Amino acid sequence: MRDVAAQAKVSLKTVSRVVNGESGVSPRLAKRVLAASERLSYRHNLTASSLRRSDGRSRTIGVVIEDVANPFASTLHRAIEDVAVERRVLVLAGSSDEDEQRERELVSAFASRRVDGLIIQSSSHDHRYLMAERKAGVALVFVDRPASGLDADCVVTDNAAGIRRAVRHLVEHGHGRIGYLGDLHLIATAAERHQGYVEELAEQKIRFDPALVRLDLRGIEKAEAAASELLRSSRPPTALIAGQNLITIGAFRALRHLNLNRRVALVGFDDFVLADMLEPGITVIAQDPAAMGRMAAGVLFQRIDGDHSPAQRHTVRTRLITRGSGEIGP
Amino acid sequence: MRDVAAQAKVSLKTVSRVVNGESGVSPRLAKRVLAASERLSYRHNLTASSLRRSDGRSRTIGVVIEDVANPFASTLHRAIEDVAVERRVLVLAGSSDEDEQRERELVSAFASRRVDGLIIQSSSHDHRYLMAERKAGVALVFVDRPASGLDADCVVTDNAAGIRRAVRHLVEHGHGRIGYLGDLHLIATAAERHQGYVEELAEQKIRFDPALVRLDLRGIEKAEAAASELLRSSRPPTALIAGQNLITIGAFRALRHLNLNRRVALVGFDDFVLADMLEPGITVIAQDPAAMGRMAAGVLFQRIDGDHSPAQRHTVRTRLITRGSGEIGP
DNA sequence: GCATGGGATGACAACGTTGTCATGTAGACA
DNA sequence: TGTCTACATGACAACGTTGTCATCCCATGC
Repeated sequence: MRDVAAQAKVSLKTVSRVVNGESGVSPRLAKRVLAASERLSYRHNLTASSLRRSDGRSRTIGVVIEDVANPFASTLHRAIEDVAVERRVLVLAGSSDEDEQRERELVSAFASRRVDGLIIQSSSHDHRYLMAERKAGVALVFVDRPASGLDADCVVTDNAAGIRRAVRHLVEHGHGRIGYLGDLHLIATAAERHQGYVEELAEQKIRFDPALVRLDLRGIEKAEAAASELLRSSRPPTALIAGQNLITIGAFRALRHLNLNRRVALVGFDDFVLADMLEPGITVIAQDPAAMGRMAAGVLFQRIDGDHSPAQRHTVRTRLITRGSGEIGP
Repeated sequence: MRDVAAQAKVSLKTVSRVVNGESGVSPRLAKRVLAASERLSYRHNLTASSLRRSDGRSRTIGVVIEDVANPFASTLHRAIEDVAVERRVLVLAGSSDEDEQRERELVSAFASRRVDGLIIQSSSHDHRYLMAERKAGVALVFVDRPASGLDADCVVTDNAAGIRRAVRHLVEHGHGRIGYLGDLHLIATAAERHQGYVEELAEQKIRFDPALVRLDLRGIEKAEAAASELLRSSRPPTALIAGQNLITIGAFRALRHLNLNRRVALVGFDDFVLADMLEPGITVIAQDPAAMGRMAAGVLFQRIDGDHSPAQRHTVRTRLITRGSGEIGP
């Protein structure tokens, strides 16, 4: 910047004014400055700028998601990015891999870079560690899973209602032995979904049978193994509910390998590409990760802009999409 | 930091030393400093630090990919992140949407934040605009698509060889009328793949028939429409090659809707989840995006660490995975 | 002609940190 | 005891920018 000022024969401050598009610079000088910065291929240093600026904004936000390569999470990420782009804000993204320690490291790394806000799909169960960041002025929004021990905005799916809908759907098709395959029970959403299953069974006056439930399944392989085992048991379920998209895929693999894909019903939580192209198509309770991401980003930027109203919980609805697998009778 | 120094009754510099783990601080003082920063919940400001530091490193890199939510691109992203994490470097990611303008904006935004390096899956055809960044000391690695007009490292798939393998595979199964569905021809990789198709046809002494080729297909819907149209023509192909994963999915949809999925052969470029669960399973030329990401990040960090050896082109092999759809006869 | 006002411009300090160098202190050795 | 060495510590400037305030210049109104 100093070099540009020298070339244009103006003061540093004038260059700063031009770079920031402030008013009060004569067109003649502005032109000279622009020409000089072009010649010297000057690039504004935003880190120095945000260090000095009174509002201290870095025009950067941090996103902590389970895995940037996971379809649900990356759709969230993309939706957040789309909102951020409009505000000329950049997104730092990191994968927590459902590891509490890793989540904290990411938050800490983001905080060191003075992000203006954080959107977190959290793996932790106690978010008090974020109070310091909050106090330091970092806006905070939880997505997919609510905060605990901390009063913060969150954007979540109505997990229990979604799974209850799945149970009802299967009951309407005559099922009484409905198996359940769930993700790590430590994950809040996984627990809510399992809870929905239990509650709706009660509502439907169906006896809860723990032998039909497998929890803590992480990834396609584990889900496939658990589903296989369940289906090969002496009294197998006539229908399965999968509590997460990779689990749905694993369950379908198991059904296929046992040649049961047209015999045993399957309803998955969370939609996925090609679900309609399998045989039969997979009936799912679809979430709307893009809507969640957009909403989370919207709320975050409102907070960054100084909205101090009480924290809110925003719930995004699920939608039942019937494609065949959920309409198989017992 | 000043407050910490005051609390611990030491100078700013001593706090700096402790924070950076420099030697030459007595354990007694270090303890006092640590205690004080804990009490005040002090957070090191990395932006100020990298501003002052002689090496100017921000411990941040930028990644420009087609779409953070695209499976290929997000796998790249994740692999890059894994390498970066080990070096305590954070990743800024952005989606270019195959838009040259957007790519430049992202690069510019990253440069303003003084990233140490950039990994770019480029949508542009002239990368001379990056010379300024390069001269400013930003390391540069191209991934998936090579640089042009600029001598820079790149990590690419052997696209032509992969498609030629697909053509040979279909010829070995008796096909002579092989259709080709390609992505935007402007994308360098798409052009290479199409080129591979043309070359291998010549090699196999099969007359090239432009009526069997559809290019510039973007996304599942367009690919599906083009495949449908091709299959319904008066002299349809007996086999299809799809030049990209979404195109493969679109082509399969078309086959399914026309009930030709067990009659017309299909080989896709780039693997995707559930390809083995379709009926028939989809034979693909698989790329290895994780390996590409790891390699690109490895090369980038070598450059950041001061490696000035000549730029290299790293080629990652493809692999033919047979699953049924490519083994259907004419 | 002179005071007044307003817009353009620049000098200077400060943001939070680290590199450089000077200073202080204690122990080793002659 | 005096000198030297080695190590611990701190004072100060500087990184690239922007906020504050002073200054300058010219037009306007009386």
